[in-house]
Amino acid sequence: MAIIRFTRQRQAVLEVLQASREHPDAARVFETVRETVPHISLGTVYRSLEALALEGHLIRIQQPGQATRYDARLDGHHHLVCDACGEVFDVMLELPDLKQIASRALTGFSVQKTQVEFHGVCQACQKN
Amino acid sequence: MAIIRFTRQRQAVLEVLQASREHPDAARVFETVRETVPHISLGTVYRSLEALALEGHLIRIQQPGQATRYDARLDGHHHLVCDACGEVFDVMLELPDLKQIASRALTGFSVQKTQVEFHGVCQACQKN
DNA sequence: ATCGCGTTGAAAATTCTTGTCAAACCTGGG
DNA sequence: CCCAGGTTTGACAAGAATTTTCAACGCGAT
Repeated sequence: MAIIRFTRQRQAVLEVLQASREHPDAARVFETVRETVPHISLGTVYRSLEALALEGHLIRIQQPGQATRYDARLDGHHHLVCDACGEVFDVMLELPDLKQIASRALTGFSVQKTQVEFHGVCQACQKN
Repeated sequence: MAIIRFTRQRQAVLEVLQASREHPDAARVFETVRETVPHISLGTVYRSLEALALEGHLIRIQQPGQATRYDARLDGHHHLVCDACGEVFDVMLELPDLKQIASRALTGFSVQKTQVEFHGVCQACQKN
């Protein structure tokens, strides 16, 4: 079984994500991480993101036709996705404890995370 | 401005999805639709799915490393995603009206749909 | 029937993501 | 301190999903 190590590269990837509010994709993370770890490769960024997601340090936001985006600010905020332009906005919002509701109703499936996405049209796109 | 037409192909794609409980991906939809519309192309299936999603007739389920899957049974059910095997299960579950909660809290963003995903490990995978 | 415009088929192209593999790196044990 | 085992990295190739392209087609309105 693979023991996941917390290497310099992974630390750097995580730091970039934690410092960002823009839900960057792998390519953008790559650009930014290069400033602190110049010879890191894109493959490593992908593998780091994968490892960090497995460890629960970040979540993925996926939109059709777009690269997967990542978010490491795990502070109970949720996402507004604009179906027109694809932009993702954060929204701080207290929601009922869905995980608990689900866990109670389910047998044989252990719920670890709950992800809520609100889809709609953002202000800018509404004007078109 | 593009007027979306409801063509034979799109109708067929939608019917396949409505008849399926398996959350098929585009390739699988393609296979099945071919039985009724033999000359349909994969590109058209993708375009149809895209058009239908825009119209709100179906939702997308995306998993890293997997093709996008589609679901046209919009009957208030939610999804359990197994992070181990990637399988997606339906769960009928009464949840609080998140859309209303969000709408009240938001200004400038019109919420059209709310998508809830429960991530965890399914029964089969728990045994490993 | 004809015009206009969205749509289709077919295939190429693009883009994102993963796989491969040798070299480098850790970490614990001797 | 040095070695052995396994993990990770970098570089690049490979793979797969999805989009783009473009000529031909279909449908609705005139």
